[in-house]
Amino acid sequence: MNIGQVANHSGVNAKTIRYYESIGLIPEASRTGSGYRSYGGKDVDLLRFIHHSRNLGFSVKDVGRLLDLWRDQNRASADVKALALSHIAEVDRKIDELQKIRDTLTHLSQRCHGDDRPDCPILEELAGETEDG
Amino acid sequence: MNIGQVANHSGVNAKTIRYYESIGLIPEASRTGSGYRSYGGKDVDLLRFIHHSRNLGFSVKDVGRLLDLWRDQNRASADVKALALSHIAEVDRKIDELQKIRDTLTHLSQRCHGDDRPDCPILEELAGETEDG
DNA sequence: CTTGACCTTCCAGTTTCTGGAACCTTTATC
DNA sequence: GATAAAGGTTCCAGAAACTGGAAGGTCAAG
Repeated sequence: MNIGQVANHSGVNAKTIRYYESIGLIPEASRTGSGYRSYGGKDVDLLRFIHHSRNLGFSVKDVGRLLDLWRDQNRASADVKALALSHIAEVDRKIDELQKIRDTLTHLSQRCHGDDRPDCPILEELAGETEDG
Repeated sequence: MNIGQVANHSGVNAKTIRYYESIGLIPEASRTGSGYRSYGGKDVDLLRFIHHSRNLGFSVKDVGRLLDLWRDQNRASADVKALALSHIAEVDRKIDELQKIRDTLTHLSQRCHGDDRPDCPILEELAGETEDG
């Protein structure tokens, strides 16, 4: 399989596959006589795993850790779970932050009449003294 | 005021202030004889506005737009509101995405016994066929 | 033989800063 | 006056995770 094929089957962009190879997330692909990268079914599995992991928001670094665990037949599921829980905590933190932002913005927008007059509580708030949010 | 002072009063890091100047978000500061940047109360207001806007998740580009509106005495509040609403929509989109991720991860983690045995539904899911999420 | 799709490498840009090096100015202290 | 600490200056590089584009080689079809 050429890189385009494996990209189609795995859902990972060809350019991104080369990038993953360059940073060492995936091993270097073997090459054809003319220099084209050559892939097999295992590579599709690997890239699918990566794709799913990235879709769940794991960093590339964490994906590397997950891959190590995946390949390690003697892994402890506790290690995988710890990674997942830590990621959940991070996701929760981001959600909380975004919800606070949304609540503030929604509140301000509701108080802004939004017509052709210039006065606007949103700008007033942004210009205001309050800190720490 | 030197850059350190204005940084303290505005909440924006000195390094970041120089960066904002370099990208044209704020005007170039006047200089003392020896080349130090020199600031006044208006600059503190400006940087506070920027700080608050960034804390609400507006991109630097959008902060620039908000600054333009802030300075424009003939602005229509509708323009400010439109920017805010568009940003809220983006924040909502991100929250939704993160919540989906969290739900999936939580579900998987609950099914992972998390001990020293290797079998783990999290890895199984990541290795699985399913796409599109 | 030509066309077009697909492959190669390498460099640059995106976003928003932040760290660090090398060096200069100011202020306080001895 | 000498010196040291704190704070200022510029410029370069890195972080995260790709993505776009240029310049050029390869392959299959007609």
